[in-house]
Amino acid sequence: MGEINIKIGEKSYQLEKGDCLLNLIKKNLPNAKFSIVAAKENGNTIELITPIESDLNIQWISSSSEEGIRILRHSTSHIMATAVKKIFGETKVAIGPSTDDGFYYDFDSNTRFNEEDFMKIEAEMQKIIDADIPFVKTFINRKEAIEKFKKDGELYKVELIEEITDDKVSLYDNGDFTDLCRGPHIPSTGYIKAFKLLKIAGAYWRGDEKNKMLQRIYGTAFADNKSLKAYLTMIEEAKERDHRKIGKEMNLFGFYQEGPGFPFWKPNGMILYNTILDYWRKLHTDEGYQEVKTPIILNEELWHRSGHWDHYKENMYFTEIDKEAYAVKPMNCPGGLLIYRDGVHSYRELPLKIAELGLVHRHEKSGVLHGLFRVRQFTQDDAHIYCTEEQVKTEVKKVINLVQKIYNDFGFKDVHLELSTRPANSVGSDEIWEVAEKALAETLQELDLVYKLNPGDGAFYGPKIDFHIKDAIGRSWQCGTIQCDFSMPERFDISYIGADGQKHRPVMLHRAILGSIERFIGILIENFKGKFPFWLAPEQIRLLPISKNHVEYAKEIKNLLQNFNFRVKIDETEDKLGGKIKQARLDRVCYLGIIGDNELSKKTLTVRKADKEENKEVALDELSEFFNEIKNSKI
RNA sequence: GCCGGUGUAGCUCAAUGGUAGAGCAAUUCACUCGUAAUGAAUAGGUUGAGAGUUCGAUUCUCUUCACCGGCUCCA
Repeated sequence: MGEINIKIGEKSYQLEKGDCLLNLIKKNLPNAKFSIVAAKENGNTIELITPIESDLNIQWISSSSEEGIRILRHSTSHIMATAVKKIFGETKVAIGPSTDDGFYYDFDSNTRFNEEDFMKIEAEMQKIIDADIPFVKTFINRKEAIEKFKKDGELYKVELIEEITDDKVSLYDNGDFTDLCRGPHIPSTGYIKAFKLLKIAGAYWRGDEKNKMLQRIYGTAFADNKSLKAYLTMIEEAKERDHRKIGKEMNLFGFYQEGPGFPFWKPNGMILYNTILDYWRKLHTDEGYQEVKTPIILNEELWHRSGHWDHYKENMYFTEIDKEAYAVKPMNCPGGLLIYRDGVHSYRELPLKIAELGLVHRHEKSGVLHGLFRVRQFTQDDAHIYCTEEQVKTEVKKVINLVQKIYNDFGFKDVHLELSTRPANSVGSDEIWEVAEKALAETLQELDLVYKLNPGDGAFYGPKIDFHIKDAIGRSWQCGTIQCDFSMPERFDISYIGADGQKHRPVMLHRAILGSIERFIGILIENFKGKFPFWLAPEQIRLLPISKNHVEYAKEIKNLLQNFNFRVKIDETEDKLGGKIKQARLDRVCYLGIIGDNELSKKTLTVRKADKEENKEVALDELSEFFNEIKNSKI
C-alpha cells in the first residue's frame, strides 16, 4: 500500500492509497468534520467516501457554500424518503432533487399526506440523523438494478433506469432505504444540522400533465440552525410584501369572484397606474415614439393571417358579431400592422416607432392566476418599430438604453438579460431566423452586455431579448422584451418605398419595457413593501392638525400643495397626534405635515417622512420647492 | 386544467348538530390633545352559492364558485 499526496490549497496531506477523504478530515481536521461535505478537483465533485487511488489537488466544499448546501439538501431529500417509506410502507418514490432553496421528493402513496404528517416524518428523519447512518454508494449493472427495483415495486425507478444508457448505475443505501441516485451525497446523515418540511403539493410525474399526479413534499435544510431561521424569516418577509395583501390594505386594486383574473383598479391604484403611464408617455414622446390605440375585438380572420390562430388559440377568447367570428386580442401587433398598412411609407419615415398601451386578454388556466402577477387581462406597454434590416441593431440598442433608464428611475439597479432563440413551433424560414438571431446576439455583444442564452424560448414569430430585474429582497422578475420579427411583415405584406423607388419589406421590432403594467405594479408593491417613493405614492403628504383649531390652516396648506399638483389629504379625525401618525404610517403615506400653534403663528409646516422621526420646519413659500426636489429625485 | 388546503362582520380571527362572538375599522357623543392607538355608546352577518341527511346544519355529505400553496403554462 503506497501513500498518495492530497494537496489542498497551500497544504499537503498524505493518505493511504484507497483510503477516503473522510478519514483524512477525521485525522487532520477533526473540528471541521461536519462543515466539509465534499471536495472538488477541476470542477469535478469528489465525495468524501470515495476511495482515492492517485494524487489529488482539491478544494473543500463547505456545507455553507452554494454547492455544499445543495449536496446537503439532496441528501436530506433521501432522508425524508427513508422516513416516509418507514412510516407509509407501501409508498413508491419518484424523484427527489435539491432546488434553489431546498429540496423535494415526489411520492406515490395510497395515503393522502397532510401537514400534520410532517411532525411524524420530521421526527423519524431526526432519528435517522441522530443515528448518523452512512450513505453507502454501490454500483450495479443496469439489468440488475431494474430487477431489484421491479422486485421492490419501485416502478418509477424502473422507468428512470430504463432510460439510462450506461451499463452501470449507482445506488445509495441509507439505512433501510436504497435509492437510485447519481449523487453526490454527504458521508452520513449526521451532517444535517437544520431542516424543516415546508409544504405539500401535487406534481405530475415527470412534469407532464398527462401523467399521474404524485404528492410532492417540499422541505429545506441548512448547515446550521441560524441559517434555517434566517430563511424562515425571509419567507415571512416575502409574505409581508405580498402585493395582494398590501393592495388590499392600501386600497389599490381588488379581485372579485365575478371576474377571476380580471383586476379592478380602485382610486388609489389608478393614481399609481396613471402616474406610471404619464411618466412613460413623456419619455416615449421624447424618444420619438407616436402612440396609437387599436381595438380589443377584431375579426377572427386577422388572427389566422397573423399566425396566432395556429400558435396561440388556446389562450384566446372568441366571440361572435353579426354571425361573424371575432377574437379578443391577446397581442397588439396585428392591429398595429393594419395601421401601418393604411397608407404608403417612405424610407425617410423609418425607423417608425409606434407605441400602444394595449389592453390584451389571454385565457390563463384557472389554477395559475396569482394576484397582479398572473391575470387574464392586462395592459402591455407595447411598441412596434418598423425599420430597415440595417437599422435593427441601432434600434435595439436604443431600446436597451431606454429600458435601462426606466428601470433605474423605478429604483431597479440590478438588471440581467436573456436571449431566447427559435422555438420548436415557429413561423418563418430558416434564413429569416438566422438573420434575426444574429442581429440580436451581435447587438448584445457590441454593447458588451452579459446575457444568458435560452435556446428554443423565443416567440413563435421571432427571437427575443428579455430583461429581468432584481427586487429589494433579491427576487428576479422578467419585465421587458425586445423581439425581432421578419415574419409578420411578410404575412401582412407591408412595405416601404426605398430611395430606389422600389417597394421593400421593413423589419418589425416588438418591444415592451414594463411588460404588463399590472404585473409591474405588483412588482413595485413588493419591492417597496407598499412604501412607494414620493413621485409614485398615491398619498404623498398627509396633513395632521394637532387640534380643531388648526384645521383651517391645514386646509389652506392643502390648497396650496394641491395647486402645485401634490397629492395631499388632511386627517380631520379627532385622534391625538400619535394616533394620526400611527394611522398615516399604516396607510403608508409618504410624508407627514404637522400643524399646531407653532406652525400657525410662524406660517410654516413641520414636515417629516412618515417612517422617520426627523422633523423639518418648512416655510409655506418654500413648500413647493421642498417637495418638488423630492419628487424629481425619484426617491 | 390537475393535486391538496381554505371560505364566518369592511379587515384579522373565535365558536357550536339547537339559526353566531372578539379586536380593529365604521357611526354617534364627550375630550381639543405635539410625534405609533383618549374614553364611552351604537350599529354591523341568509356563516361563498346550491342541494342532501336531520325534528333542527354555519357545523355532517355531495355539487359548484372563488381564493391560497404547488404542478403544467406564462407578461
